[in-house]
Amino acid sequence: MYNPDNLHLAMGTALQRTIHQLRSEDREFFQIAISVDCVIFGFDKNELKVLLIKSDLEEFNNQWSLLGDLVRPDENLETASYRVLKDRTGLDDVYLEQVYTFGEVNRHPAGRVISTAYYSLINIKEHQPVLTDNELHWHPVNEINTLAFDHKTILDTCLERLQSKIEEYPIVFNLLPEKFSLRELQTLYEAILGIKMDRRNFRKKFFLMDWLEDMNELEQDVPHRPGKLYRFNASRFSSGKEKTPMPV
Amino acid sequence: MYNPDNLHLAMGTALQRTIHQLRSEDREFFQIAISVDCVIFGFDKNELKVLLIKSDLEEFNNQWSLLGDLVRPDENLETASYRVLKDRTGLDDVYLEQVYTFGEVNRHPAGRVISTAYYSLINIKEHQPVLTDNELHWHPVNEINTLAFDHKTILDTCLERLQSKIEEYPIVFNLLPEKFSLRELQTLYEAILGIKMDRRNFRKKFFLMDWLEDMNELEQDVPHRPGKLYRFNASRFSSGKEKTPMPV
DNA sequence: TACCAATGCGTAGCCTATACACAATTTAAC
DNA sequence: GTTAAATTGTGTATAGGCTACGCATTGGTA
Repeated sequence: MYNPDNLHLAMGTALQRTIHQLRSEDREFFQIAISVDCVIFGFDKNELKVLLIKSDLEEFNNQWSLLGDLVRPDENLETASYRVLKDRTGLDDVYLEQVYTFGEVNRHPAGRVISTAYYSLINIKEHQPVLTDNELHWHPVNEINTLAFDHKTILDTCLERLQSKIEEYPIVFNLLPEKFSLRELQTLYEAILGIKMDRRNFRKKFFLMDWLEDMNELEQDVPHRPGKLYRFNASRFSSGKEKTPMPV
Repeated sequence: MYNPDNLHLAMGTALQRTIHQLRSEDREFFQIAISVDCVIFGFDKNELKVLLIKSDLEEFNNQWSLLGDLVRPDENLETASYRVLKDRTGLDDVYLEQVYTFGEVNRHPAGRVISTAYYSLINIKEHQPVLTDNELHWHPVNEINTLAFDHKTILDTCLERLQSKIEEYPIVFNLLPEKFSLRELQTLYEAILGIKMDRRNFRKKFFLMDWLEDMNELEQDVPHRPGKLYRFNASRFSSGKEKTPMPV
């Protein structure tokens, strides 16, 4: 598999030497660790939340941090993200998207660690087991002011990406149970975008986009007139490049 | 500066150990090299071009590849990109944007190399010196079918990012000389997006956005009625989050 | 001087986003 | 049971922006 001794290749002058002309003397470069950090989003009680873990690093005593791990030499970057998710949430089939790589020299107190940030969307209700792990906790995104390391920056970056992404692609459904009401869907959009939307225009928009399939069922246990339940019908999303601007 | 011996930290079980609990035994993880690859875009003769270098790696004989280099242990990721640009083009003050990190295990034949891709926009006319280096060459983006490594994928990813970026932010000006005509500007948008636009609507749009400053000069040496010259006036771009949809 | 090619400017129509009104349905309270 | 409260479900009117064009103007060229 991985073998540093494969690094004997054509040479060049120091200036001309590029990554494509690695020599075995270049092992000095293998002094950077790479990690993945996962911003795991969930939606509960009308709030967008993120799964955090208590940092036990002295420098960041009592601060929360994102879930992450070092990338192993024999695993893909994305594989590492899935592994973190699987280990921490038990969930397998989740939406995952790479966002940005943070590579400041001093971002990690333990040494040079470059970290690639992913965010993932999970249905929080399928995920109660994690709450038994008292190191882990769901935090409302709005109430997070500081995190360990540069994780607040990472969180902000991922949230921005999520915001722009949902305005074009039908990915929010990953945050909802299979069946949901239009109100839940709208509240979710509002929570992510941080804005209020008009109920009637929102409804109109979604039916026009034809993403929803009527389940012919009604909400249960609501203290008012129950709404219809729908589910996302991926087949109606012609995965072409058409945009799907959301109401503002 | 960097010192692997700082890595003595709190421990946990194998499963619970995260990036935030690095131990010195974790040195096995420092077996991954990280590099940057730069997609350097230019605009010349009505075509979008990219600066490539001849790969002298045996596996990729006679194939072209992007400009890149390993990241040094004591330099930021972005700093490494600027360094590559400076070394290769001599240009300092360029537009640079990180796009994506490619981390497949087998993407580089010499070993495990993870690469973060950046694209940059430069004014090709300020950049003739590079042509004396016969390893480097500008290639029309449209005519590139294969590149060494996974560089074709990287190029495609960066082009897509550029396409979506210019529909919201005024960055194309980095590809043009200080003074330019509306025709040049439109041709550039068309070259990047790969579409034809209506000349009159394009004009209307741009004047409405109020980005352009009339230089009260005319084009020279054109075999037809010369157009006015403009320059980009950044101060008119209120850097708020307003979008600036382009005509299609 | 006539012709050509591109610039510069204006208008009409369509499509979509937005703002807003009202009836229907279910629960909860009295 | 009757009523009030809350929310769902449906429709319409208006404004603004994008799109598709028409046409005169300007400079270069033969």
